[in-house]
Amino acid sequence: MIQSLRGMKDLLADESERYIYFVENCSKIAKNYGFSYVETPILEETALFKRSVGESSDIVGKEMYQFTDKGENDVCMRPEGTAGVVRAFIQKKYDKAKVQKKFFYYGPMFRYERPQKGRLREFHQFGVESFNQPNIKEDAAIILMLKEILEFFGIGYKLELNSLGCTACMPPYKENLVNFLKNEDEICDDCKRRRDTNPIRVLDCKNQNCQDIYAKAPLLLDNLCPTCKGEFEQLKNILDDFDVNYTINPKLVRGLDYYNKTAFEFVSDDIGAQSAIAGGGRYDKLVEYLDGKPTTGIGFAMGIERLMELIVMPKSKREGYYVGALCDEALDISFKLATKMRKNKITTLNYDKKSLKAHLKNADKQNAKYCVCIGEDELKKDVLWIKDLETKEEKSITQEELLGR
RNA sequence: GUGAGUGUAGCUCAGUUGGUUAGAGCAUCGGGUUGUGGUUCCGAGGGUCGUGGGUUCGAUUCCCAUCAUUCACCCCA
Repeated sequence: MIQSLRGMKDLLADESERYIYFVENCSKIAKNYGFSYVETPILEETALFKRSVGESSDIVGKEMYQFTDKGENDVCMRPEGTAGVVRAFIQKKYDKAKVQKKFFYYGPMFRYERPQKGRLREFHQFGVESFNQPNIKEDAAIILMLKEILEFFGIGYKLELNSLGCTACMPPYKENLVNFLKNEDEICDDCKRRRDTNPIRVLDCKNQNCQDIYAKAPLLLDNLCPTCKGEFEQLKNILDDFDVNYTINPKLVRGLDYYNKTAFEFVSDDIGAQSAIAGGGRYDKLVEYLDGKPTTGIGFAMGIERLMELIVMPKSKREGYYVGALCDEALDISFKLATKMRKNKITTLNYDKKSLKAHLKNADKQNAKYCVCIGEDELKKDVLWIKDLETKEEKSITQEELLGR
């Protein structure tokens, strides 16, 4: 038997319904905030991710589905959504037009990792990106929108917040941190590697021994430039105004290299070790990294699979019609009837002659609201028997009456 | 990439201290005399006990390998 590849799952039945429900309602909320849908290709040039996400990140370093296509191009399946949207923004020359743009997207992402709870090789993200809106209020708006989405679905969360600074305050801080790390030989091998490639990521290390050492490390939050510091204060004030609960986590470092200033992460305690349900932040230099004109950006992405099991679905109601025949003569007639009904009604047809009892059972199981049956009696009088499965009311009506309902 | 756990019916799982026809619940299908569901009662079908090898008179059970899967590390959404 051929089965799906490791870490790749089919989406069907209950799950596909949840997926559609989730994506539709997220889209609705995003549109209210002025975002419009964008869809970018799943396959992109590998260089796009190397230059945006960063070669020092694990995502690019060891998790990409990368290969050479038949035209000898170095390509890969997108491991995240932001890079593609930024590329599209630049390609459309929106950077030169200096226009504000807000996009939302959703779809599959691919990372070659060892699967576990909440971590698939093909997974889905819903995300948004807002370009050319440097105002800190946009940061707040995006966090408020994310909060609204999670609350809509009844999902509990905790919000962690940090500022990663800008080109004015980050470089001196980084130097500061590297100097601190040089004197620490007890840190783990991973951290020693990070010290050279991407020093701020050591703060994120899960190793307890390292964390004990970093308790004394300098924090960027204490070394922000006046602008960043002021904006961060503003952001906190707005969130306080809107009763958003958050905790400041000065060691929150996003795993993608392009972030600066505002960085945030929504986490859940209810879904296992992979607890990050959404993450995002500002990336004011990314458009330039990808050869665009200076354009600020901010966005977030949510892991749909991680959220799916937390979603409280509205309970499904009975809907539609079930059509069945009670005698052989009615089989063709019921097929014609069902075909007409399907112009404007949800209709399931049973192709076999069955007892009334069997049809009612089927109709009930399929959660239909009405059960329509045709038997000898109905054929004689040229009518249909219909029963409302909720009210139990039943009557005979003509085809025209049914089709006109 | 590292570690641990699990593979028995469509699903959830029992079970065999190694022995002849491997069980249950749910699901499916049929029936409980005339055409009435979601709650009942009766019955039926469905398994080469993940795959390959080894030990043994005999393996679904013990051993090894392999594949799949789950969880955790790591990483991140």
